[in-house]
Amino acid sequence: MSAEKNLTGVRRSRPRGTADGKDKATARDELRTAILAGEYMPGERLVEAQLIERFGVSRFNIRLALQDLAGEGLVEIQRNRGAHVRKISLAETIEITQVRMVLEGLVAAQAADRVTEAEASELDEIGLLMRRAVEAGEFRRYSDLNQRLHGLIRKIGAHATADRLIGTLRAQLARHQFMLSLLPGRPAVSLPQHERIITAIRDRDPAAAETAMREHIASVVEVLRSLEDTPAAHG
Amino acid sequence: MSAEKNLTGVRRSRPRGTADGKDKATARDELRTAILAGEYMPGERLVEAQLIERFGVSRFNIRLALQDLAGEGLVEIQRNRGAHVRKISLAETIEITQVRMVLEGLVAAQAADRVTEAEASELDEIGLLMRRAVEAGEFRRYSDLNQRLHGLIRKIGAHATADRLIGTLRAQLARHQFMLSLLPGRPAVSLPQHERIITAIRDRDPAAAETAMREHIASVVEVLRSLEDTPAAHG
DNA sequence: GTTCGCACGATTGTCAACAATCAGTTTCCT
DNA sequence: AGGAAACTGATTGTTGACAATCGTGCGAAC
Repeated sequence: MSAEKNLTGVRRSRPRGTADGKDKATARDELRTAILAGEYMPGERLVEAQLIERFGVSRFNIRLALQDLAGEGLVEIQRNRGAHVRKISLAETIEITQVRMVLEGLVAAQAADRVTEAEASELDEIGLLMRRAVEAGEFRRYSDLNQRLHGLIRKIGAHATADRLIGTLRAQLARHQFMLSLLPGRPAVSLPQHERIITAIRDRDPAAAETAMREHIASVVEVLRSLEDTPAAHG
Repeated sequence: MSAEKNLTGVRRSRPRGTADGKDKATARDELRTAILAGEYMPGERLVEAQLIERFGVSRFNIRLALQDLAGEGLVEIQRNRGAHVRKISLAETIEITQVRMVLEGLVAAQAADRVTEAEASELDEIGLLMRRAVEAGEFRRYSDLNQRLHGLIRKIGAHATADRLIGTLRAQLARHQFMLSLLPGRPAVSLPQHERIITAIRDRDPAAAETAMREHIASVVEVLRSLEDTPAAHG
């Protein structure tokens, strides 16, 4: 048998399949998940040694992961001072949401151009579930459906460049995002907006889809602006 | 005398500012400039050893610089295969330009909200110079003014988040950008578009400013779409 | 009691050697 | 000859050690 041809190498761990680097990528993803889950609070220091211990990755890869997350705007690296979870001000939250508004508007318009019958049905179904969730007062479920709807629209729009940017922007807002949908009266306002978006895309009306999406997110911006005067809302 | 005092309080050679001390940031900036200047063609391999020799920076910093530029979408790093200048397809160029369209539209709208008298005059002046440049057939000058106009609008709009994204997107298109403004008949088409943008901002009309900016860049998208059928336009 | 300077510990930045991997070529067997 | 396994040179990935830097606590001078 040719068992011996193997003995020169230590076991090569076969970088399986799609193989983006294993270590750096996993470290980055796990750290991002941890930050988004709130395990590290904004402003908190990310000490390399601690991350090494927690994720079991070499310092080199931890460093690369931090570098990547800095590029995504999730952490901030100051020379000789290490990495912190980036703190995002309310003003910046508004800016980011504005950018999301125009990007998701673009994607919605393109989705209206490309939507198939099957996808239209899926949209309708989500719309129905949303209505039921609101009527039943299931806000958490509504929030999930909200994400699913936006995700489906992004899938239909198939705009890789916009998708990537929206993804990083959403990540930056992950914490605030959650807060918003729980504001009193919010679902009652946003449900009809969502339904308008769905209708426009189903009707293959790009302009209407973009307008509806923008109005929807613009109303979020308005809520954020109203918070600018009530500074207690930060925590 | 007390010579030993010196060894702790050693004078830092203050690599602080823009001294010739080559670090990661300078390496990154110089490499980016080189790529944008066309010294490395799309798809060309960026061998670390060569970059070390060219920029006189350690491999470590070269590596970090490449990593950064990968984050900006200028180079692509494949594991164990090194870094290449990222090739941007025509389809992707269209996507990027679409994103630029909505982002610069957003910035233009905000610029119309915030423009001061002095800035309005500056806009008018650029508009005048543009008209003269077109009439005189000075296309290169027109192209420069074009960039200056868009830059001024970004400055007036003061939308940090959108600005940053627009910057990286523009960098990705740097090569094509240049080509576009030299297409026959392009200035004649874009000049009135620019003038409409300027007028709308000067009149403090955000909606009109956004519309004008979007129409302007949409026409660029149309040109790009028309190229999709004439594959010879790639080189 | 306060302030300034200074050494110290903790943490990050950098480097050079080592290991792994890839692309191209050679060799060997059929 | 033809194709696959195996070498070779070049290039990239990773590790551990070392240097630079920052924040802090102690002590001396006033």
